Amino acid sequence: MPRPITERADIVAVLGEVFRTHGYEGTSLALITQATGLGKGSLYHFFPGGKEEMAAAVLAEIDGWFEANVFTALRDDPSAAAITAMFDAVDRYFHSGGRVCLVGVFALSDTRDRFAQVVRNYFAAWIEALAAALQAYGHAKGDAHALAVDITGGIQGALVLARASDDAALFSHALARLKVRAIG
Amino acid sequence: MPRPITERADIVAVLGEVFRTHGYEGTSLALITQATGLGKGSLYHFFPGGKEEMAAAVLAEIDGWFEANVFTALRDDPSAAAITAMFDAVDRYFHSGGRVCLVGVFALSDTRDRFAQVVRNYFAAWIEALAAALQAYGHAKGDAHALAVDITGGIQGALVLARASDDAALFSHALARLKVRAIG
DNA sequence: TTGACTCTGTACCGATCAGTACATTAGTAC
DNA sequence: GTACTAATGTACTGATCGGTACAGAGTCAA
Repeated sequence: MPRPITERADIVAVLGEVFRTHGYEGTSLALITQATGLGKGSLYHFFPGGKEEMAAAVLAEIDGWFEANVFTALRDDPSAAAITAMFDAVDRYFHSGGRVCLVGVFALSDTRDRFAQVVRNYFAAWIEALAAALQAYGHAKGDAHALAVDITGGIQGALVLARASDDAALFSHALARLKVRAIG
Repeated sequence: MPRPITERADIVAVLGEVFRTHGYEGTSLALITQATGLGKGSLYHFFPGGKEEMAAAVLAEIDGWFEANVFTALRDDPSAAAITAMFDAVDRYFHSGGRVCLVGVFALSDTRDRFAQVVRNYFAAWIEALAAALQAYGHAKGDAHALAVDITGGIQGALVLARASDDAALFSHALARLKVRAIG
């Protein structure tokens, strides 16, 4: 079947969930084949760089999503509405605590070194965009940056706790408290 | 050399750093052999259960350390001094942001399922002990628990951000802000 | 109808995986 | 010295790892 039944974007989405679940090292080509239904032939046709290129494609997709759905809005319209929209988007993206942050997963192990720049940029962009919005909202400059770090870190930490305790609600509650700190 | 040159505790400490660096799946027996200087013969003599028992031993050691150095103090003497001591111990333990939380690493991938109870208990015990201390300090009951979750999660998130941005100072700064929220 | 191109399955590669078997060594107890 | 045990190195197992080679199948334009 030569014609693309599945779009590359669909494959990347599935790849993302596999990497999220098993981490980079824990994700084998056998698992990928099973999850995507694609054999090695197809996989290496779409991603000649193998597993590393697959993970890079997933990271690029994540980066693009956050850029389009979160960061840009914060930068273009730094308002309380934009900050609220960010929290809503984050809650939706992480399935209210049932889904984990792949960038965070990669950041914690030595997988970070393989994708150092993307990992660094993801959080840097988030913090910067959020800090600008918080400042525009009324927070003092230094406070706004510190608060942006607290919120970004708070989201990551809440994901860890939610998964550790198998209690997704913990995430939504933590998110609500972070929102209060941001815009009252 | 039959007599134990290295104590089991020393081996576990090294194992901890290996698992921290590479994650559970990323840690191979070859890496362990290299880091500990112990061959498979010795390794399986001390840990007949193999890799899983090694990781379990590390988790038990971590649990014991926090129980002895953090949780007990919070429970026995719920004071501002105990809370301050906790922040100091945490800063020391995580090498001021240069070291990652193994329980957090395990929690994020499907390695969690292998050690579900230990992972769950670790954070539950922390949050509970801290919440009690915060309440004794003067926070309202509900607020104390939420704040304990925020602080515990904030620590985990700060570790993620510190490692992602390769900026350990970020961790210490975040820790200082969390301390202010706890005891002003 | 032909040739080029995209996509796929299969067979295979050497390397590495976790784990086992076992003989050997060094020390202790007597 | 002898018997016992803890500790170790080496060699090995079958399975799986990521990756490659390649032939075939389907689709298209000419």
